[in-house]
Amino acid sequence: MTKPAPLTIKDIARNLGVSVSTVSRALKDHPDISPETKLMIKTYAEQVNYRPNVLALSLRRQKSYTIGLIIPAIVHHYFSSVISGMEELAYKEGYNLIICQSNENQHREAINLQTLIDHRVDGILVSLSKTTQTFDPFIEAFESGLPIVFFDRICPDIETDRIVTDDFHGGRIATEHLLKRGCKNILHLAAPQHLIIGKGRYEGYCEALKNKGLPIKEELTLKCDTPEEVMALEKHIIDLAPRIDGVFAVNDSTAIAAIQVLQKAGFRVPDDIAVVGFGDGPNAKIIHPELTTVVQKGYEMGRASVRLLLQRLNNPGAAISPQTITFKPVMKVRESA
Amino acid sequence: MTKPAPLTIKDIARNLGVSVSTVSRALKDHPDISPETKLMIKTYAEQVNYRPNVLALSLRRQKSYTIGLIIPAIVHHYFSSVISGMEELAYKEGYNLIICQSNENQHREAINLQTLIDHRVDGILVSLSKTTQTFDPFIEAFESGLPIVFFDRICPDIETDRIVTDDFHGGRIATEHLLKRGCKNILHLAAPQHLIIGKGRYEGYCEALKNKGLPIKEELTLKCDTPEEVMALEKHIIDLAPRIDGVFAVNDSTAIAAIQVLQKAGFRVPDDIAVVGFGDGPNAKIIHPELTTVVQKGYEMGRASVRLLLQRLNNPGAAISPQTITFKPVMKVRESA
DNA sequence: ATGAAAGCGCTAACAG
DNA sequence: CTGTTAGCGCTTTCAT
Repeated sequence: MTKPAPLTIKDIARNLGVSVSTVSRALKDHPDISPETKLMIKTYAEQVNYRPNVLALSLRRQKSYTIGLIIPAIVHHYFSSVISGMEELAYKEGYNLIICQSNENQHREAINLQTLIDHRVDGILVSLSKTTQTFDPFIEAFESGLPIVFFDRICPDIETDRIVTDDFHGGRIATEHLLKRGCKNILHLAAPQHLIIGKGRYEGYCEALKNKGLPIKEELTLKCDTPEEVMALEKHIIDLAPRIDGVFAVNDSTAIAAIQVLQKAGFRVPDDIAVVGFGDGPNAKIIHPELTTVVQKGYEMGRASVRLLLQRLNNPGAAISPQTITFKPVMKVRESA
Repeated sequence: MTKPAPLTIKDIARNLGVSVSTVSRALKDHPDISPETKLMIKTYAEQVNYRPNVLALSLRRQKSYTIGLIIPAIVHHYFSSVISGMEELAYKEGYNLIICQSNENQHREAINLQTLIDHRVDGILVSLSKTTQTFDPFIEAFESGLPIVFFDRICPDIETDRIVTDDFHGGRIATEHLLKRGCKNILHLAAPQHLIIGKGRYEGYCEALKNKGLPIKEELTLKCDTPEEVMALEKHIIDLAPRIDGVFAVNDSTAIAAIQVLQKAGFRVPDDIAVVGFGDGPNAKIIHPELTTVVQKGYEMGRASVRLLLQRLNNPGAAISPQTITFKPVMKVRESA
């Protein structure tokens, strides 16, 4: 029941009476090896189910064929879709994924980064934690040559590859949709403004109002981006409710929590107050009324992140200039607005 | 911009004019090294930000401090909670997680397993894909000494550590809850019966009926365990609806889809037909009426899986007999039943 | 066409 | 107290 040492190239060599180098070469079809020995070695390796030790290979090649991922939380539909897309493509390309959760904690995130570096990952994918305000560890890693692609919650201070949603556009079309319905007083439930995505969506919201000639009332933007915060701000939101006719929430779960709070207080959605979210996860179709929302393509963004990273890994030293791929979101109109 | 070789123990040795072994020992506080050299080496290492190469360590120690995970799909709240719990504990114990998705595909699952073995993971955590009917690769790996813990969708043919929900009990309390409400004709939306969890929940359902002296009508059990299947069976379910007064679905999303289908057809939930789910993810609180369901603790099960695995990894060769940890689920009564 | 030997970064038995 | 050496599993010159 103790794990027996898996057999190595050396074992094969000994058992077959050849040298290790011959085995190594035969296994990778090196032209120098005679067809007969090749056949012999290959069939034997097959028969004993030989498997190369990836660790040794990585050490030797100075390349691990693994990609590191730092993500704020796995248990969010958006993020889990992203991971799913990443895993899928990475797998197809012969890479593996080491996943670390920052839990929205800057310190933890820095440790995650170090862990991945220690594991000599070939590159990393990261979406920044909400609390991250200083980027030194990432800057350092990047400058020392580690390929990094940021996705969704990117780092403005580093010129890396990036995969983003056009949050400005998203915030804008969401707000415009509300405006087109006739809304005049739109509450924005916003993410922290040091997050690029929070800022982008907020500014899109402002832009739409401005274009329509409407004032941007400061009291109509609340820092509130989780269902928990909605609950915490419930009273405040209800107080505001009589004076508003629309809500644009920075994500679906916040939008849904807002709908529930409003409904409980007797407001009708969308008749009294229309609500639009951001994300379009499965929850959007479960809430009643079904949620009108901005579609964010997690799975595709995950794939794109890996694609961008692989492009660099497969062309080492190619000095490709940093790319940003922007996903232009569209509205999914359902019932809530 | 090309990645410079990270510096090694050898570099330090050269720069400091000592031997590599001295550096190695100093860094790990070996008693043999004089305090002065220790200090010198440590401060220098600190200063140049030396980081040991985990790959080399793994190769040397024949231990990788990484755990492999094979999971049917990341994008399911239950599974992502499990992953989250696993990652959390593994991280705390100095292990990393390599995650593979089987996508409910037996072939892919076998390849995942091989990949993880190739990476010399210290142990693996797996929840079987729905399509898996033969367990040979797992049996082989297990017999060759690889520590495996199955969770949720376990393998009946291998005597490993297991983390499970008491599905029989879950199915039973769900059904009993319906019975207590006065339901007499309960439709069961079931998972495939070759899945232990599907069978357990079904048998719990039967047990509850039997105890109550009610007949088990074959036509009231449908193989249907996803929202998509609910849609596919919509007509059939509607046909059945007038003759039933309760539904027990094998998971929340199926229960929710059933509620939506029933409501659309004009049936009132729970008045005409009461519905109970299984899982208790966030969706349960979004559907109206809120879902009464069986609580399944993903995060805790994830932690428990890692705990069980670590127990083995930390006591190599200890011949601990296989353990099964069963999570006894409880009802969460809300509005739908 | 094959083998010997060095080395990827690290540790540990063995020698001083 | 410190250094030399071998070796984890593999690839790759360099010989032959």
